[in-house]
Amino acid sequence: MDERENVPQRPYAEVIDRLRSVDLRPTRQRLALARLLLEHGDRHITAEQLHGEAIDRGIRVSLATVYNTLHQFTSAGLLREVVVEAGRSYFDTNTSDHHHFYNETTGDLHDIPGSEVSVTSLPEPPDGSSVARVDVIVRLK
Amino acid sequence: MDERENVPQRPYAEVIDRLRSVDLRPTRQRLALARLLLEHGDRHITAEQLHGEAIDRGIRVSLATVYNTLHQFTSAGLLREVVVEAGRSYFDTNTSDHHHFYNETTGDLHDIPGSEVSVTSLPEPPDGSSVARVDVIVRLK
DNA sequence: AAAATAGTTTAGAACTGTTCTAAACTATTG
DNA sequence: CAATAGTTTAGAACAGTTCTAAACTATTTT
Repeated sequence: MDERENVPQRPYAEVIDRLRSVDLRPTRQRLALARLLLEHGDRHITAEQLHGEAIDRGIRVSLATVYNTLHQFTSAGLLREVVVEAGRSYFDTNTSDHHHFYNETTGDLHDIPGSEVSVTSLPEPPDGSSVARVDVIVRLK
Repeated sequence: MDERENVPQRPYAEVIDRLRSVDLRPTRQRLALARLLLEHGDRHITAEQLHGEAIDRGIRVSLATVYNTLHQFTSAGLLREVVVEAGRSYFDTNTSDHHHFYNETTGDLHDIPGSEVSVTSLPEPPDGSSVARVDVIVRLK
């Protein structure tokens, strides 16, 4: 481990800046959750799973805060909500254009890069509406 | 209205046969729900909405039976379950190949014929799994 | 660097949609 | 028409999520 004084000096700096840029105060809870979420590659996680993981790591945070934080991060564009089954929301740390494989037996959720799926949506959206997003879920068994 | 005796003689016959063919006894409740669901064109409805509609029409049926029936009809291929938002399941009377427009503001759910959407799913499904279904949800705002 | 303020966290209650339970009931079979 | 197998039901239970209002913490003001 590198012990030069400038290395561990601002370990949260990037996350702090990111939160500030979306007008969220960098509280202890948000920082800890942001690191769990954003510093471990692409993840698909539910609120309860994230809460459990935080508690396991000794992070004191309530389930309510986990829910609040996930929604705030989603509004801020740091996360994306994925709905594949009723009664459970997944939050996806990959906010780039992509779709999903969902294994209905195991519950596994995996990304499909946007470039690997082409959707030709011929019909016009009804009346005054516009397309917000196109979700493709490839359900596996 | 035509009053010839052979017209109202077997009004439920088609639905009864359909239920029998999937090994479901044609009970009063199933018949009534089947007619509400299947004799009014393509519908997207939740269990609670269907229960409310049944009650409004004077059909005595419990919410538990509505849930049971919707799941049985779905297993039998008479309905299809559509998940577009967490915490609520829609049941779709259109079981043919198609996709959906979902207006996130109004909650409106509309069919897109399968022929009007082309999905080129390049990646192979992981390991031993196979594709059960591809759902395309065009989210509107 | 306090005090004031605005925003955040929290435990627990409340709520929503759904599933379960086991007793009563109904369709079908013998 | 009795036996049986399947169905319905009210209400309890449950899972995931949201709400509440009091305590707390970060930021701004003085």
